[in-house]
Amino acid sequence: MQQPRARITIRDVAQHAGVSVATVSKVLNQRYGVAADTTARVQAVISELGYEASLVAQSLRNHRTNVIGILVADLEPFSAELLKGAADAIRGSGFELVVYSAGGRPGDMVGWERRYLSRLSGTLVDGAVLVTPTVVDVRYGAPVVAVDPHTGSSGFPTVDADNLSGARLATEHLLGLGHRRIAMLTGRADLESAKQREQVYREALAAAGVPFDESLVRVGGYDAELSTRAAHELLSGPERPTAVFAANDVSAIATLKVALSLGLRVPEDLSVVGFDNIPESALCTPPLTTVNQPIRTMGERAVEMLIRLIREQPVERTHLTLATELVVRGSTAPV
Amino acid sequence: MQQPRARITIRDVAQHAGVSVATVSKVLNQRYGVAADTTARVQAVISELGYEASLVAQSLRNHRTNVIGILVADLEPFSAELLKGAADAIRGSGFELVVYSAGGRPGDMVGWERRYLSRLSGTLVDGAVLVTPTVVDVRYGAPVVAVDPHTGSSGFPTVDADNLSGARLATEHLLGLGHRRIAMLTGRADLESAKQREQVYREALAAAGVPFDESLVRVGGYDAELSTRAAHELLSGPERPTAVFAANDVSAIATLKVALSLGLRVPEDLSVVGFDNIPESALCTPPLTTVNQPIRTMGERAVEMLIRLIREQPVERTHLTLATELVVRGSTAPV
DNA sequence: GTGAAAGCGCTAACAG
DNA sequence: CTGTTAGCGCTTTCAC
Repeated sequence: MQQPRARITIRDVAQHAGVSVATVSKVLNQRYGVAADTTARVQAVISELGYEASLVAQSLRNHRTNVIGILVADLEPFSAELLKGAADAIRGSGFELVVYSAGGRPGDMVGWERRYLSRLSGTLVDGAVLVTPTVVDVRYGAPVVAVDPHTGSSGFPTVDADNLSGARLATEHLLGLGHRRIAMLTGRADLESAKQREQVYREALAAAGVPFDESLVRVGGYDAELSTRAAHELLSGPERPTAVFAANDVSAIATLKVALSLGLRVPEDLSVVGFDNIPESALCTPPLTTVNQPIRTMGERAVEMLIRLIREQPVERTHLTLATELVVRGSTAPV
Repeated sequence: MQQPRARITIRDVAQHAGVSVATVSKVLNQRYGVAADTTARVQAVISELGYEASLVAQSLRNHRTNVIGILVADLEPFSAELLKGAADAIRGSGFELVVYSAGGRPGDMVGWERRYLSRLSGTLVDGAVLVTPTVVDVRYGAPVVAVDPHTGSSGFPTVDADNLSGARLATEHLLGLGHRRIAMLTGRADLESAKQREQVYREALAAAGVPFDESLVRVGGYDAELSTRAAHELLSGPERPTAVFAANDVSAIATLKVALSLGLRVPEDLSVVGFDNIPESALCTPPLTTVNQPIRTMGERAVEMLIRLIREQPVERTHLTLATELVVRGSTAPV
């Protein structure tokens, strides 16, 4: 076992091979104008020393890096699932993937996407996929695709899912089961997806002639902790709802836990519907009835679109909306 | 909407503010020795221009970046789950996270971890978590923690799960159900975890006095495609096994699909046990009996350990092995 | 065929 | 207090 040693640079290689750094660089990049035996000698030293060019130094010089960035505020089930799809699209494309995540609660850091994009684009990545960004006003040099952004028609190409149909399916499912006191845990007010899900919920209730009770609507913020608090308020009151439509699965699962802690049985005493269909939604007890969003496909499409943009190939549709569907599992029952 | 424009650099800021780049740098890094009004003017320009320092240029200069790297060969269920745990550990630590993934099938790229580490360490990241690395012979300047590595006692600090107990639980579960023709889909020969799972399988069968049939052992390589082929061979023969122990869930799920395509009912005609307990294992039909590996916790512990290493704080145990347990679901039944 | 030198964006010494 | 200079590791002219 060797001692920890400093990074091996192109200069080390040059010295060992008895050539200049310029020559080593030429060998690395397979440029013409290097004698065959010099090339061989340099390559021998490279593999002997285990040298690899620094990505950072390279990308400071070159402007192409063949690396795609995925920028997320946090690694939670939704973004993790999206990454699997992104990886599917990357495979065999010749690009590599860098995922950049701040270590924070989304609420603490408005504008993270602009910061990250600034810090990375032009160097390190040739383009980026922004996951649930809220600030999308500035255009940068590098191509960008937004997944589930602030507004559906931003300047960026976007990929999202059909929140309208999904939310309608969810609400009407509950209505169809005979529920009338249907609460909602809303999402992040700064995201279009959250607005749409809430809007449809209100419309569907109105269309069914259900008298609206504003106290039944609470902010869950797509966040477990916030949702837990909100669900607790909702379910511990005297006139509690018989059903909850949560704006995403994380909120729905939090609701399930709160119900359990309050001694409520799901679905006998309370029906719960989520949104997203993250893997965790099938694992909880009872398994969650939810709206499937093709998260993985969304990641795949976003990366495919980005690669076309980077290669300056034409992109047929710059605003993709994928279909959603209701997945009925065990967390809902007739009232 | 503005035109795409080149990245804004520190020089642009300096020009607009009428100062030198050095001064801007001092303002950025909150160094002493800058007049209050100069600071104010520079900051005004910074926010006006929306300037953010290039991470790449910064990390080429500085050696600390406050960024932790997670290096994975691919983003599949196991690594995606691990990332969630890594994110849990990062939150509030002041570090940010960069995940680096090649876009390739693991088999195509032996030594990826050494390459990545070389390319990133010393610059861009202060330390790295290597996920299922196979080549761990070289020590670098930056601290490294390996998750589920080639060998349990490498020079690196490691985090893994108790493969021995887990595999024993799985095999004995099948044995206890009365199975005697128990096939195995092995993992990646270059990983310690795979060797251990296979070894225990052989031992447990021997201990139960089951005559050993070498033709019942096939390589699944932790890979869906490889496993599909191997499972097909295993299950389409005349003397097919009544049970399969797959070295991981991806292999097990592939086996389920092959069984279905062959008209075999699971668990009536064939029992299948997996390993890992990735979320997908509960989602398939039938839900998979598997060995739970606390993947998320493994990611969390690895990052915690890495942060201590980076901060040069003492680390109590440099080789963590977390417990595994059997999760019985619907893919196994008495013979 | 090879190397010296400039420069990518930034920070740290050091002069002024 | 501010600017000049050097240099992080690399690539790319452009002389030699």
